[in-house]
Amino acid sequence: MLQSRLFAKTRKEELPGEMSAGTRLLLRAGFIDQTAAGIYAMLPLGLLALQKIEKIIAGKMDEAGAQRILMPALVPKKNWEASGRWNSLDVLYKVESRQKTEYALGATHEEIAAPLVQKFALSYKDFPIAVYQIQTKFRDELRAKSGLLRGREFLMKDLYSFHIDQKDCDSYYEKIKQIYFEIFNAAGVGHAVHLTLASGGSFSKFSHEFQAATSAGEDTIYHCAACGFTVNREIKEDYPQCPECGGEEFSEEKAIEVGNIFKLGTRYSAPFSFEAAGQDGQNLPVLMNCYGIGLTRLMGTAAEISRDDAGLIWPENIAPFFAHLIVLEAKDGETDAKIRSAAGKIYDDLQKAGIGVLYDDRRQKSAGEKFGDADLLGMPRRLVISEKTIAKDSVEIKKRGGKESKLVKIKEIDNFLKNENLG
RNA sequence: CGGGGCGUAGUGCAACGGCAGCACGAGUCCUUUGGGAGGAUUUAAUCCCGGUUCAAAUCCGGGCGCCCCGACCA
Repeated sequence: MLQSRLFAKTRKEELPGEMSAGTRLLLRAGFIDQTAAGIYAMLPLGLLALQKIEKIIAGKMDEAGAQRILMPALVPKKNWEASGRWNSLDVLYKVESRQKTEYALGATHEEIAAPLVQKFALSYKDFPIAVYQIQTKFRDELRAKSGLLRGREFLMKDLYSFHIDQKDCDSYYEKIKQIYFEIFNAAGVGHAVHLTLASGGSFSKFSHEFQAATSAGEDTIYHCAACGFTVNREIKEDYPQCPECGGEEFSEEKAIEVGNIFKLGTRYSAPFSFEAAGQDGQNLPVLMNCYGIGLTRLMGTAAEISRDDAGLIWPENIAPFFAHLIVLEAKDGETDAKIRSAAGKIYDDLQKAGIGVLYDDRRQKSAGEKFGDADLLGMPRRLVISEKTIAKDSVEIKKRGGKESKLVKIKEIDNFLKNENLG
């Protein structure tokens, strides 16, 4: 992508300090734009990062044998009434309609997923079934806050699994628990994520949350000093002792809930009389689990935990582009043309080699401004080509967040980027 | 939903009840080019409704909006 054509510009000035630091950086860097409280537009770079996250998650869901679908966002009142949530789920945006039928915008999709799968899953032979979607969710939060971390509209991956025996149900739950860690590791935030025992809310006694530790988080979690077991504050008072090892010392930390998994039992299958024929002809109750990851929240979390004073530092797998190629203008027109020509070729070659490149081809911008933008935008590698480096047929390569930079021959860039580790 | 703060050029801020100003940005021209360059010039604003007043960005009432703390959080 040519930076000269990127319509979303960066801002040099710090934003007022009342928002979370990661949110300020995403806004300054032009990744997102606020439309209203808790409602954000994804700008080109932000969308690219979000798509990288989506790709990671979808790939892992596919690996887990889940089938991707897309459920409607407009959910009829009767579905919510079947589960009793039309009145109890207070975050529902209820939609006015000219028709008699009433709707609510999807805040979660148990009420769609259960009757949908029910239509096709009639026999024990059809189970287990896992379906997932990546879709915008709508929740009328009393207080939206911290940018992408708690919005009224956000992108979520929700997976629903259906089983006819408890053992299978439990083992799939454990499988997804592991896969969630693989997802957070791939997204570059795994080091901060703690599996946390939490309340099941209206669903079940317990659930498991994936909590990313950062001071910007709105949840408080407690780590057992002896064994590391983590519980959410909401159930901490029920456990003066660690439920795992009996330890009594805990350390406290703020965290962002980036994922949550629940065993639902028959909570959402029973209201729809979702049962399946068993081997002996008797109907069996269908057990259901649900598993969520907030994609936009995960993006906000990455911005929150991976940054420095100068800007964002994107984990490689979710960076909009791996490389940020910067051309510095030379005063001599002939040299300048030579530099630009070389830069253009590098840009093309890297893309052909499958390396994403943001090319800062802007004219009339000082070196300082370009470097400042590169730090702010936070692509993993910065490549500088200038009068200085072209004289040696080289570019200067630096890792974002690292200290050293290296001169690399133009011919060797591709190889260097794929193999070399910079400090 | 309770509490607090704020609402002025595109952005960030200023202005005693009395001519709305500064910085950044953006446009044009010239000079510059390895950590956010310089000069000249131009551009552009008081959230909405009502009230008090000779006079309101400023005071009062109401509304709307944004941020923060708390409560809430499938």
